[in-house]
Amino acid sequence: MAISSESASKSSPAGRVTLDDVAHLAQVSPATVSRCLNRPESVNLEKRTRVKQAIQALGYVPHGAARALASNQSRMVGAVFPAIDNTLFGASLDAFQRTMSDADYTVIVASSTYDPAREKQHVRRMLQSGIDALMLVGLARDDEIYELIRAHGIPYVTVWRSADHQPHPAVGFDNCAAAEHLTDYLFSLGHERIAVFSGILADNDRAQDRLAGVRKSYAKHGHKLADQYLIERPFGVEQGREMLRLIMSQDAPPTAIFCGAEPLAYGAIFEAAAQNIAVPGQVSIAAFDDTWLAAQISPKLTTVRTPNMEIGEEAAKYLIATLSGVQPPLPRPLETDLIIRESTGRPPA
Amino acid sequence: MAISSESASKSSPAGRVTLDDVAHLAQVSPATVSRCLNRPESVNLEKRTRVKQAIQALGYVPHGAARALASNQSRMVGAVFPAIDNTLFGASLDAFQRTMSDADYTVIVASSTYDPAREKQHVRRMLQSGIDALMLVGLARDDEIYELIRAHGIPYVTVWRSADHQPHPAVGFDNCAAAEHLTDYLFSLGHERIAVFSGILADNDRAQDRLAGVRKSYAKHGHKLADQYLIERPFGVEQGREMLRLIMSQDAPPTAIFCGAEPLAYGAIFEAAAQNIAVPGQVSIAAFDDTWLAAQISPKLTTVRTPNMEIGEEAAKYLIATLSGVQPPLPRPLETDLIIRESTGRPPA
DNA sequence: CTGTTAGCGCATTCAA
DNA sequence: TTGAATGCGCTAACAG
Repeated sequence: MAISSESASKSSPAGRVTLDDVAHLAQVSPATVSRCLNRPESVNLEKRTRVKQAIQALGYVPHGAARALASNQSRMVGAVFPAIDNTLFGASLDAFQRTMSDADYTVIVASSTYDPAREKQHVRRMLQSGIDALMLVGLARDDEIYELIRAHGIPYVTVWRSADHQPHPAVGFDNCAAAEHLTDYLFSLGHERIAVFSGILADNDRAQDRLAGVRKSYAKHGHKLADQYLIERPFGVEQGREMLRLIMSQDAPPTAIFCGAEPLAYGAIFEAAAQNIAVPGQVSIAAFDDTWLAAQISPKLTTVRTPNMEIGEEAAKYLIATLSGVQPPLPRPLETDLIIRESTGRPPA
Repeated sequence: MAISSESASKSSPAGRVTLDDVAHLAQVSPATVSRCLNRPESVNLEKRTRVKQAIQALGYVPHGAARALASNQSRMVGAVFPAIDNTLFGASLDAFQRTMSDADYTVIVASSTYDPAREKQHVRRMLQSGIDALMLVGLARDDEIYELIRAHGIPYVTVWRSADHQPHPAVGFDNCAAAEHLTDYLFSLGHERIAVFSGILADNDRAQDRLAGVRKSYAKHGHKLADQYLIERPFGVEQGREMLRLIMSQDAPPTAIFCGAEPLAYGAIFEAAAQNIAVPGQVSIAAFDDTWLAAQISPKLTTVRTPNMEIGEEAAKYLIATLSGVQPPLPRPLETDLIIRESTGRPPA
């Protein structure tokens, strides 16, 4: 009997085509159909093709929830970012999603908007949705969240920060060292009054690390970051502009500015242009991220290249490996590069 | 008997705390616990609080898959974008996700990278994951996809394009009209040689619409878009730079350039600066999107503001309404605004 | 308002 | 290699 016709009589009442329907049509047991789906090689070739045909003919699509319930895994993974509307995390998300997709996982995303409460809520919801693994940005958060995750017994990674001595697996880079290096470079140029434009520090360990790096460099050079040289604002160009206005109207304006993230640097550069403040002639500007604009803007931005895509991809790979049983080694810290371009130079005489 | 202690004897073997465990502890039937979760008001206050305490004490988290299986809805929705690593779709995704999250839905995303085959694959996977609704960008795609969706009986929206006479619900704006309007403006300035920098047109109905709008305006003014004035490249700054080089080295270079998306315009502006081509003195540049950079770059970009966030939010609202039983009216086309800034002016004499 | 009874669609024992 | 039986954790009738 040839298998054909989409309207092959379904045994089920009406709605859905189930695995049982396929089994009927293919004249095998439901268990066999299940095997065809999960470990095809364990099924006789003849039956296997019969089942395949039946699936085709009926347009059968497995029911994810039923599968998840029976097998205790959903092939879904979660990812919570502080934001998903910018190219920074966008690149990570994209890479994460693509890598997961290639491994036949589906990804659930959410944005915490840098709010720990929202993050916790999203983690809760995702756990409840039955994710098999989870990606989180940064390490610093309520222990309750980690306990929740552990209670569900699923693997997770934190990203965007390396963590040699941390209890949590981390895919990322050493923000502190990178910031220190960049600041060292500024000192080496002859700067001594280096201001810091930072994102909001509370609940943002990456930003805190970077600030720590600056401080370390300061100390190494026998100086100390003056309070009035540290400004903290949400990430955004407008904030960068505002910060530049504030800092340059001080009695002793800095000769260089370290920006914790690129939008702040762009804002600073645009505002400097608007005010006829020469960059780097009068003030040098350096930042973090190496977004697409960095090399296009004038002056071209000196910045730390941060492995955004790699992070997403490596985090995904780590989780995939863990899920498939192999315990991968803890990911090694990723590299950053200081990219020197035009926005930094010697301090004015 | 006071309810307490996290280690209250669980009836289940070991792993998971189930609804039945809660029922035991609270001395009610499983059904009552279920009701507490889904329609609390239908449960006696006393029992309700007892159940709540038990849930707390046990740290109970409902099992999404089991719920989905029994109730035939997963409270997950899918969204497939052509890309998710830029601020354009990022803003939409963010708004979509936030709106969904507020309505207690979880969102699954994927990027098709402008590839129809990948899109189909993602839709398949999402359907299989059991999404309750789906968001897709644009209308033009294989009918097979629409049939797949219909077979699953779930609601969907298309976005980024309005569709008065289309068979599919759409949340978006009229790309053609907006492009026509922008081109009209260019003509009104005195331009007659207007080039078009477009994204890849194949499989991108938004880009096609915009081109059609330009052509319409051309026709209205008694002209015709010359073939050599139309260049097609993937979206990206580098491509914009390349396109500018190409177009300005022609025998009769255009006096204005219509860019189908902002990255192309930025590239064009940067390249023009590099080549000492005055904008808008020698060539005017206009675009679509009104991304954050548009108002910051020099010259400030004349562009069509496109309701990116609104699209995400309205699409989510439409789906939420549909899912909750009310059949919302088909969304009306969203507004766009022509924002005239500095990058456009009269053609050179 | 509450408890009892049945599955939802599938994966997975275990025998054969 | 295959089939029959069982249960994953929950919701949805239905009675009471």
